[in-house]
Amino acid sequence: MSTRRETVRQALHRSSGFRSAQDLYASLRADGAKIGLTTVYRALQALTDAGEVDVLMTNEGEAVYRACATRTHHHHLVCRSCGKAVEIEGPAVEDWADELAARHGFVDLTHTLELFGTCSDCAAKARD
Amino acid sequence: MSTRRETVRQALHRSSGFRSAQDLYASLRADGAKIGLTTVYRALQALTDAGEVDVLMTNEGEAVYRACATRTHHHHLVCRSCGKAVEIEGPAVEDWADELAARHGFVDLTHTLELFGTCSDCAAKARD
DNA sequence: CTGCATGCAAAATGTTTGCACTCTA
DNA sequence: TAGAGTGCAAACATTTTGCATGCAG
Repeated sequence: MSTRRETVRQALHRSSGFRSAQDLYASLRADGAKIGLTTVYRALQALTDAGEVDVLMTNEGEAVYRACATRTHHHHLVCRSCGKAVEIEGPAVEDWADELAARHGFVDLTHTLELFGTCSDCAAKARD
Repeated sequence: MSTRRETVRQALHRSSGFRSAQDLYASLRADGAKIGLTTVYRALQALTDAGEVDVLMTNEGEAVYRACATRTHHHHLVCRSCGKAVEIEGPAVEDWADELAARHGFVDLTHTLELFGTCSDCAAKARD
């Protein structure tokens, strides 16, 4: 069942970085897959609901998705050139955030933290 | 000159939290201001370019703006209920991020970090 | 007078939804 | 056959842009 949805899941797992729905759709089509943009969105929504992928918004307002290795809370170090992402743990940051929020009387805390840079591969290419 | 643009700037400075362009536009109109949505967007764009306001994307893909007290790099502790925001400094986080990125071979690092919670006022109201 | 500021309407973008159709279990 | 999965087209929301008008210096 759900062959198209499975296709999306696999495409995402095959990628090492964050991908936008549009981008994912384009590459699936380029690979000859018979799939509609709607289905890509719905598949990504389902995967997100299932907690199987992480989502974040780019500064351009586009949602990007990534199949993550761990289900636990974590952050990413993302290459702004090729999109490759490394999962990172930041216990120190979580503690710092909790302490800080408590000091200001805020409760029920959540946070977003993403690091962006240029990975060694892309930095090397840029030196051409 | 530029009376409308100034209106937007002041409205933003009057607010203690992040506001969306649409939201800002609506409240300006509600206050009787004769201003167009386009102008609000253009004013916010100009203020952003000038480094006078901070911008961030909500999880819904909407851009929200805030006039910040400091021009230096900082983060926010935002009330997800009323939007009120407290500016915070996180030198420890910056250092941690730099060290981590270097370890993974990433250069030219930037990051996003925002804390969301419920402020004491809103938490109190929620107990009604 | 000259040029930036303004605003309306239309375009562009990313995402969601209505609805009919098609598989699959 | 029943129900989920799929996809096209249209709806939506936010933001940007084209273009004509208006105001300030």
